[in-house]
Amino acid sequence: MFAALSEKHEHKKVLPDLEGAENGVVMRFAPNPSGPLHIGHARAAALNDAYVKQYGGRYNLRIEDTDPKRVDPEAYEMVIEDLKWLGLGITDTVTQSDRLHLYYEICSQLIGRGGAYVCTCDNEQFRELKNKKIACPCRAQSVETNFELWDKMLTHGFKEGEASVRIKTDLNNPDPAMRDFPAFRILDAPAHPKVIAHVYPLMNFSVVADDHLLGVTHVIRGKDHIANTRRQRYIYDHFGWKVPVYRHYGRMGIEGVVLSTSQMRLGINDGTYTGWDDIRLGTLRALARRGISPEAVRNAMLAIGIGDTDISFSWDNLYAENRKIVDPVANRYFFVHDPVTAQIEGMQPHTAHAMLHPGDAARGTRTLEFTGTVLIPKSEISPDVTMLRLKDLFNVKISWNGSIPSFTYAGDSLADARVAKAHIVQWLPAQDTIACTILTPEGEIAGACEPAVRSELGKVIQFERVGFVKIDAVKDSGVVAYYTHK
RNA sequence: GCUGCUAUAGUGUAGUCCGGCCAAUCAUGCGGGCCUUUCACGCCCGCGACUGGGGUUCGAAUCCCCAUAGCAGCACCA
Repeated sequence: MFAALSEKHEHKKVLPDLEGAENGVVMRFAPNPSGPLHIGHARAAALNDAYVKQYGGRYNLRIEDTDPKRVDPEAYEMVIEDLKWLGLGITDTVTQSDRLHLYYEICSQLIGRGGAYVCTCDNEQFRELKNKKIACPCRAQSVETNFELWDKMLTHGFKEGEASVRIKTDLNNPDPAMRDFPAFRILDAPAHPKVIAHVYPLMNFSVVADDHLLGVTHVIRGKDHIANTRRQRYIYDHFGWKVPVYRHYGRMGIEGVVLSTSQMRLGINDGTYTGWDDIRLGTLRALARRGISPEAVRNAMLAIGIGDTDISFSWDNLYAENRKIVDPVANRYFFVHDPVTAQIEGMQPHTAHAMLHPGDAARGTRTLEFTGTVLIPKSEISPDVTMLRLKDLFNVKISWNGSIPSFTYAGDSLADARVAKAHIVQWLPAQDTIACTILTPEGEIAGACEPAVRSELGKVIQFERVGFVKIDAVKDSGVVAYYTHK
């Protein structure tokens, strides 16, 4: 009977089967080290991870840094940190700039097979020919000539733009993007931060080389790569290599945060954003700072799945996942927004106890000393309010002399408060509070909270009736909290 | 424009391959209620969708065609 009940709760979202995965998989996550990871990356990272966990196998992290223009030296570490935070089962890590020699070697093999040629055409000129489905003169060169030119490329006999390696495809392919696409180019500047080189593979080449070398069996990536998959197939065909199974998921629209690396960098440099973890950004570190748990991110991404339709990312759904994780563990505290001092007549000082968590008495209580004067939220006091219940304390009667309220003890009975439909409000002993600022995407909420909140630095707590927040900083002047969600 | 892909409630998702068991699943959201010294959590009830039009068929969310819409790619970026 209980088994049946609990089964219902163990309903896990199962991803669709991958063809040919029965005996395990080798997958990869292949980011560009141009900045920290954001929610968009999380989808690819989490989906591939989930399949590796589902079928067993290896999970490669492959840093794709073959374009020195798009490499931020600091990003290598940020990517690793972000992935570690996300909690993925990465088993192997490779960096493409360490492997240039492998790509050169494979390129030589491909030239030897007649599958690629060195093209010395002007870029514009080639494009024109390509669009007319006409082979450029270089295409007909002998293998020997190609080897000579390739050697000249590697020994820096060509300057940037003077030569490239192209893959022989099908000039009659209806999609011009498929026709003899480039595989290597020469770049004289900027210098690569990790390696001295001037001949760099293009993504479509290095990806195939690495997927083959690493034994990648399944690839899950965004549909912006569909055309690349088609291009890459030509290389597999030239070698007769086994092609991985691909899945291309649809575009994910994400609103409300900045995702563009260049825009983020600009904003950080000009002081618009405080850093890569500014909560207005969509980076994983920003989510972490706001109190979103990595597990929630993963769950949200798995719920979205690998469908090929375009979707809009729902913050509500992410928040719901996060709430499931955070609600059972977050301690509860009082936060008084826009505090008003109220002197309460008719009651002796005494100590109030409030539970740290309503569902877990074992966690204990906080103590609040009532000495006569309390802070209550301004919004709870208006001339039509004549009674309030201070949570875990007692009832208060409010008498109005014009617009001046006065407060009197009105008994301990919770039942009375219920009958009077009195709001149950947060309060703080006036003599024992600290300032608290809650930062939300919409702005700051200033108020006060219990001093004990200081001990929750770095943790997510719940301010009762306000929402979950993460304590970001504890200073002499008070605490700073980031609003997580309701 | 060219080359492709897709179209289920506000959002995400299951079902589509192999047509009937789908007056369409689950989650989230929203509304109402119960519980509760939180407007949280939990529980209960409700709201809400097969893009449109043709066709095939006894029967279509599911197959075919057309239309419409959206998206991706069309770089010596990844």
